[in-house]
Amino acid sequence: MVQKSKKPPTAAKIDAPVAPKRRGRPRAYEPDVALGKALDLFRRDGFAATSLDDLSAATGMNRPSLYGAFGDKRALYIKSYQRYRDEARAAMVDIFGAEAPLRQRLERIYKIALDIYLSGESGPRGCFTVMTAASEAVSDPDIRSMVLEGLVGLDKAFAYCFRLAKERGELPEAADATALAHLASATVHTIAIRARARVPRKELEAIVQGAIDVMCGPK
Amino acid sequence: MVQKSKKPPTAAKIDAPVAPKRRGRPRAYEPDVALGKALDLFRRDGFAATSLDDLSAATGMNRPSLYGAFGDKRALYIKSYQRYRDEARAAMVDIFGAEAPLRQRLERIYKIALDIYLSGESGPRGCFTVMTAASEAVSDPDIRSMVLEGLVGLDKAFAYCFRLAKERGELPEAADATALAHLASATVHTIAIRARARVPRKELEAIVQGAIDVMCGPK
DNA sequence: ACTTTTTTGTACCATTTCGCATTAAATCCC
DNA sequence: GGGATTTAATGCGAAATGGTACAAAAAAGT
Repeated sequence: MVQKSKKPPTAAKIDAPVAPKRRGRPRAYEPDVALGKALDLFRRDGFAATSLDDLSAATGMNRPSLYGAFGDKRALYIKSYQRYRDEARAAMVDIFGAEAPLRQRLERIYKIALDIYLSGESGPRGCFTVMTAASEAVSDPDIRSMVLEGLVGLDKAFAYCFRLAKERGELPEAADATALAHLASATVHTIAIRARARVPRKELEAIVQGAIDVMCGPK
Repeated sequence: MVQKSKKPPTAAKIDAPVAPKRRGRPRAYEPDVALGKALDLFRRDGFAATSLDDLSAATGMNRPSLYGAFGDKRALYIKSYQRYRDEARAAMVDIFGAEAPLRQRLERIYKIALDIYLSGESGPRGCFTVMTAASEAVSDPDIRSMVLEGLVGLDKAFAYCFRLAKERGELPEAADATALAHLASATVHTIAIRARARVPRKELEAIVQGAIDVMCGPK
C-alpha cells in the first residue's frame, strides 16, 4: 500500500502525462485545485482556526474524501505549506542570479513578494512561512523544521544575489553579503507582517525602496 | 455600571493604593498575575489554539471567574495583548533617546527584544504583535488596529532614535531616518520570527550585529 | 445573628470539531 | 451483464469548546 498506482505492464512509455485510466469511480475533484483552495483557507485563518468543515466547503470535497486524499488536517496543512513554498520559490528563483543589475533584481523579487502577500479576496494574506512560524512552529518539530528551511532558503538566495553583485562590482569588496541578505530577508518579513495589518501597498513599496537604497547604496 | 467601585465618601485621599476593603467574598486570585499567565499561554499557542480550559488551568481561576474578571475569550486576548505591549514598551522607551551613542542604543534595544522573544519555559515565544498580525489581524478590525499601532509605534521610536543620531552628528546628513527605522523594525520582526523557529540566540545576535553595522556604517 | 454583596465551584447546555464506519454510486475488466 | 474496484455521500459518535445558571461560600455591614 505504499505505491499508489500500479502501472499497466503493457505500457513501456515513461509515466503517461495524462489519463492513467484509473479503475474505479472517477474523482469528482482535481487534487491540485483542491489543495489550492485548502491553502487559501489556511493562509487566511491559520491551522487552528480552520476547521475540516471549512476545508470541505471550500474544496467541494466532503470530509472522508479529504481525509482519503490528503490524510488528516495536519498532513493537509503540511502539503499546503509545501505547495505554497514551491510556488513562491518557483516565482523567484530565477531572479536572484539574473543578469539584471542588483537594484532591478531586488525590485523584481519584492514585487513578486508583494503580489503574493497582498493577494486574497478577503484581505491580504501575508507570507505563509511567517504565519506558520508565528503559530504551529513552536509545538510541532516537523513543521518547525520546514519553516526553518523556508527561512534559510530565502537567506541563501539573497546571499547568492549579493555575492554575485560583489563579483560584478556593483557592491564594494567590503560589503557583507550575509548581513545584507539577512536585511533583505528581514524586509520580506516585515512587509509580510504589515500586509496582514492592511498597510496599503504604496507604503509597503516605499519601505521596500528605502531598504533597497540602504542595501545598494544611495544610487 | 460604568464606575466599578464607588469610593467610600469619607476618604478624601486620592485612590488608596492598597486594600480598598471590598465587600463580598475575597478573590482567590490576583488579576494581574492571572492576566500574566493568560498572556503566557496566548503567546505560546495563539488565540484559536488556546482553550478556556487551558486558560482556566493556567490561571487557577475557573471559567466563570475568568469570564467575570476579563470578559470573554476575545476580551481576555485583547487585555493580554495590551499588557504585553505596555510591558515591552516600558522596557524600551527610555533607550531610544538615551545619551549613549547610536550603536549602544540599538544594541540595548535588541538585547531587550531578544530577552522578550526568547523567554518561555516551553520554547521561545517570539513577538506577540507579530503573532497577532499573523493570525487574528485579518479578520478582526479592532485587533488589527491595535497591531498596527504596535507596528508604527516601533517605527516612530526608531525614527526618533535615528533623527537624534543625525542631530548629534553620528550619521551623515543624507541618511534617511525613516528608511533606517523601517530597517530597524524589520530586524526586530525577523528575529521574532526566527526565534519561534528556534534559531539559537547566537545566530540572532549575529543577525542583529550585521544589521547594526549596515545601519550605522561600518564602525 | 442576620442580611447583603461578591466570588467560587459544580454542573450543564448547545455547538463545533475531528475522525471514521457504512452505504450508495460510478467506472473498468471480463 | 456481472464482478471488482475506487470514490462519493450520509451520517454517526466521542470528545472538546465557549459560555452560563445556580447554589454554596466567604467576607463586610448592621
